[in-house]
Parts: sequence; structure tokens; C-alpha cells
Amino acid sequence: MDLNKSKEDYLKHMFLLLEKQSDPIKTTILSDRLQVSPAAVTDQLQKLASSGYINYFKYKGVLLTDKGSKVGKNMVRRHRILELFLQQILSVSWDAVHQEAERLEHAVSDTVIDQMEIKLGYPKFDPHGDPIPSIDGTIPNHDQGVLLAHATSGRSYTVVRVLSDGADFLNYLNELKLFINQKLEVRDYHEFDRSVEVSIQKRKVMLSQYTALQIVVSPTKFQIKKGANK
Amino acid sequence: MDLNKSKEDYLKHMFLLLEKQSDPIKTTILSDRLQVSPAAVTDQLQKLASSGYINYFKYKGVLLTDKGSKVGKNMVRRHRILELFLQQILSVSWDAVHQEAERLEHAVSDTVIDQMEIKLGYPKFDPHGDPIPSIDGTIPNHDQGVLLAHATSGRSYTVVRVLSDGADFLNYLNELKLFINQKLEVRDYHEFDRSVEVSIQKRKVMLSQYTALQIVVSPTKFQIKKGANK
DNA sequence: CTCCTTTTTTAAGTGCGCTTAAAATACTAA
DNA sequence: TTAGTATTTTAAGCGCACTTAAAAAAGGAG
Repeated sequence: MDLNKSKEDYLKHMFLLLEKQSDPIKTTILSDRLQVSPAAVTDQLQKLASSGYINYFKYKGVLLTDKGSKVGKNMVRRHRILELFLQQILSVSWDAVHQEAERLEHAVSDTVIDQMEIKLGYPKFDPHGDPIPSIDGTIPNHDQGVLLAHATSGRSYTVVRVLSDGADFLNYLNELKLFINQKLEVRDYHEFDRSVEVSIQKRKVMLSQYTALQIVVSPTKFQIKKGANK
Repeated sequence: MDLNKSKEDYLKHMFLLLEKQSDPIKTTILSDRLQVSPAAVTDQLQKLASSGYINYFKYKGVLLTDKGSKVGKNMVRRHRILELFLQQILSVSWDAVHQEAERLEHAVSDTVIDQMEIKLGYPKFDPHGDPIPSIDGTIPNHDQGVLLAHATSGRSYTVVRVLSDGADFLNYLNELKLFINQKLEVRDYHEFDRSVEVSIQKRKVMLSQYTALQIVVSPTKFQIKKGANK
């Protein structure tokens, strides 16, 4: 059986759910996630089972086979690379990035995704800080992070995660080029208002305490000279 | 009625056909182009007519309304920008570019297309030399072109168009670096087999009559020193 | 103009993913 | 254990884009 948009979505959501639980996934959960009726879910599960993507236990739930997991993981990979590419290369606004990727992930080929990954410099995390599965299937771990509000002045960091998901806030960060994987230096910390002064690409930026509490950064281990590995 | 992949394709093909003819388009032509049965075409034409995208004359053929023409032209715009973006930014091979764009054109939003256009520097022509409709609907004209087979020995030309779209042939051209915007000089023309000898980047290449008839070139008006306007 | 061929449309039916409603099964609380 | 509730599956049916086969219309040669 050939996979299409709908079945790819089923496998993607199952994969995401099974990252957080090992019990079989119930019909209702998928029905909620995919915004279709439980009957539609049962229908697709039976088809996916008959072509070996899932192990389906009637009335009990469903687990992915290796074959299905591979597809699901690849959909997650596509989605996250697309999100990053849309954000960083094509300047798509934060609030539009997700739904845009949601449509493209079913139309884009693996070779194009691989090219995007190269263009992005083999990133480990998407704009939300979620890990991007590599082509061989490994999923990167988060580096140990610190809130930017608690970072040390004078040190170099990389943004590894943004906690808030409000569209306005994220667009604000986007304007500052304060997105995931971005390198920055903490210049100063003002005790009186708990604001943080950082420099991003030689640009000095003042961040409120609120902002600094939403951004998780990781110390940059090795200082690499600019343009060292073009 | 909402447009989907299928209807977008119908309108795109109608737009392309109506660039070359003003008579109503016959059912059979669309049936051939879209690789579906004539009955399927009639079916869709009736739906497109009832929502105002086309003027449908039973048994006679079909013309686009302004509304339909706008959609068709926009699909062409999407397709051609995608082809160029895939080729130039994402290094997709020439033979893969078309089918890749064919799928993406239905999934990508206009805002992303506009961003790609900016990234590409508002290009006028796609990798095949076909004009890219601008956002306001204007379609750039070709510089006056000549078939390479009819070009004058000793003169300098720029490739402005490739007529064939066979994958093998385009890959062959790719190996020769004989793609759009490429500059070349016509060295010699052999009457006995109508082959053409050209030099591309100081490399001498022999082209068969067949090849020379597929390539449209435009005389290079001003000789610009290499690296003059990086 | 008429016959005959080609083209186009209509009619009937298919596969897919969905829906709602009814039947089957699982879960829970006494 | 059982009764009642919640969940899941089955059944029937829908819309969509397609198919094939039959009917209708158009077009060309004599």
C-alpha cells in the first residue's frame, strides 16, 4: 500500500505520542489529534496494520512497527527541518511556520530535505527547540541549558529553546534574530530591573527579565573563529 | 468552491495552452495533458464553470475567465519560482527539479513563494528559460532569441531557453554546463552534419544538430568583464 | 445534404477518507 | 459479579476525482 498525506499524518502523530509513552495508543487520542471521528481512525488503523506499519490490537490500541516508526520519524524530521528552513532562510513569521510546514512535509522529497539540512548547517533543533532526527535516525539530546536570565556575563551561549509559544512574543524574538541555534554573548546584567544586555551578531540588544526567563541557552563550548569552516 | 490540487492543475494547463492559442481549448487536449480520461475532464470543467473560473461551451471547448486566468497564472508563477529555487538554492538536479516543483506548487503558500522570489533576486526566467509572472501579473518578454543551430560563427551568446524537457537530455546539458544564463561563443558550424562547435568557459564542445535546435540563445550585447558586477 | 467517423458528454460505478448511527467490547463502581 | 457507562468497531452512506461504456453531438468526404 502506498502512503499518502493522511496515512503519513497518522504515522507522524503515533511516533510523537510513542516518544512520551510506551503503552498502545488509543483510538480516541488519535481521533482528537487528527481531528477526525474515531470511526475514521479505526478504518485507517486497519489499513496501516494490513500493510505492516503498525501492530493493531482490536479495542486495545496500536503500536508502531519498525517500518512504521521509520516513516513517522521521517515525517517529524521533515517537519522540523522545514520549520527551521522557513524561519531562517525564508523569513516566514513564527505564527505561520507551523501550518506552512504541515502542508509542505507531505509534498517535499527526502533529497530536498537533505539539501535544506545542509543549507542550515546540520541543525540539531527546530525553532521550538525540538530535536531534529538525523538521516540515520538518531535523535539529538538537549544540551544542558540555563535560563538566559541566569546566564553569566561575559560568556558565550547558544539559544537552545524558547519556552513561550505566544505568536507576538515569538515574532518579537524573530525581529531580534533571537531564534534557536543563534549564538549570543551576555554583556551585562542589570540588578535594578533584572534585564539582560546581550550581543547578537555584533548587535547590542536589551532584554527584559520576562524575555530572559523564556529563553534557554547553552554555554558555547568551543569558541570557533568566524568563517573558520565556511 | 474551493480549489484543490486537481483543479489548480486544470487551470494551470489551461493558462499555458491559452498563451499559445486564443481558440477554446478542446477536451481531448486537456485529457492528454493531464493524463485523465475525457470524461473526467468534462466533469471538472462543469464544476470549474459553475464557480466562475472558466467559460465552458458544451462540445465546443473552454476559455478562462479573468478569475481563472489569475489562478492559472499564479500556478505558473509558483512552479517556475520553485524550479529556480530548487535548482539554485537547493542544488536539486535538473531532471528532478520539474517533478519536485510539480508537487510543491500545490502545497506552498504565496507568501513563501514571494520570499523565494526575493531570495532569488526577482528573477525573470526559470531554469528552462520560461518567463516568471510577477506578483502583479506581468510576464517578462524574452530577449530576442535565435536557435543555437542558426547562430553566427564567431559571435558571443547567452543561453536564454532550452526547448526540450527530456530528463536525459537536460542532464546531458547540465554536464556540459549548458544551462540558462550561461555565456558561450559559437566557434564553427559544420555544413555536412549541421553540428555546431561552441566554447563554454574556455571549453570546446561539439553539439549535434538536434541539440543545437533545442537551445535558444541571445546575442551578448555588451561584453562584461568577469567579476565586474558581483 | 447525408453518412460515417471522431469527439464529447452522460450514466453508472470504483476507491479513498471521511461521516453518523448502531452494535460490540471494555472499563468501573457497587 | 454485574450493571451501567464509556470506548471502539462495524455498517451504511457521502463527496470527490477518477474509470469504462453508452449516448449525443460535431465534423468531414462524397
